[in-house]
Amino acid sequence: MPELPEVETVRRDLEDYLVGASFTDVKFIDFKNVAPEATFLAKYLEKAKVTALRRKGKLLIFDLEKAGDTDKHLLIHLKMTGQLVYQLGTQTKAGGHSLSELDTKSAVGGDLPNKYTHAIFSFDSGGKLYFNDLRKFGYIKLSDTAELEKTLTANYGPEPLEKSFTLSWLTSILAKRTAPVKAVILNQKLIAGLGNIYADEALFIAGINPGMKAHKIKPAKIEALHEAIVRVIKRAIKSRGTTFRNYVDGKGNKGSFIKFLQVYQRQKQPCLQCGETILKAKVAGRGTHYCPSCQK
DNA sequence: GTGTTTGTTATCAA
DNA sequence: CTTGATAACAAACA
Repeated sequence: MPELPEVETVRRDLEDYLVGASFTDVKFIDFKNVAPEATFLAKYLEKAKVTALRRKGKLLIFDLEKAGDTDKHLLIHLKMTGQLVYQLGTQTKAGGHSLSELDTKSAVGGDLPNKYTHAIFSFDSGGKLYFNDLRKFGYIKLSDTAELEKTLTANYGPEPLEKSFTLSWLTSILAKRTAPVKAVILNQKLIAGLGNIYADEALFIAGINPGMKAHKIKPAKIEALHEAIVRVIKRAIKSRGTTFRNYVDGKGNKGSFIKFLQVYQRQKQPCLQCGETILKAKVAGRGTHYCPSCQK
């Protein structure tokens, strides 16, 4: 599940390869979540240059330039099972032979492209970027600047690592809501970037029961939660994300935060803090992991 | 065949 | 208008 730390890791990986490079060829395969229509988008991207690679929450933003037009941006959302894996160009094409096996393998994804590859972006650097998505929930969309800014302000609140994510902000969004605290911190319009894994982890660190009604949380706990969210996101970025099943970084490698997980997918195992058995329940419509003893 | 997995949006109700 | 709850989306797996 690509959440903020995973998408940021991909962004950093791809930034090195793609900024300054231009698309030479784009192919979409068995994929509907493309806008505008696939052949049109593929055509537009040809000869467009990537001038910057940004991220807001879990959304990747490729700033483009084509024939002096700097008003277009390619948005890619990985949703649940999307991957963006870059494969370096091959200068070592010995004597007309086909490419060596290594050339078409990512570190963990196996062959590229594979049956889950739905877009192949080729660049003038010789490299190729593969968009893989087992469940096809992700999307690829071309947007102009005005439309992009509109979506960003309408749908994305402050990120945990931005200055605007203050204690008073967190306090204010919790204060008036009767929904479970987990639902509030998962809401991208209120805090951008948290997903199921880091929401559960942050609530555990803060000692808050995920099902607790948001407005009932005491100031001391809100402060703990604010700190926990920042800490867990920072630590997860350092670990290059969490690979539970599908997630890989921009080079096809796994993230290593799994070794720091304290509750996520640890149901029926002892709490690392108190020894009590970790439970799993449905909160805010999501599988939710927590320690009934440490999280009140 | 059933339930589960989850990021986001649509839909509906209050 | 806001909030909250729930289903839907696609595909795989147990």
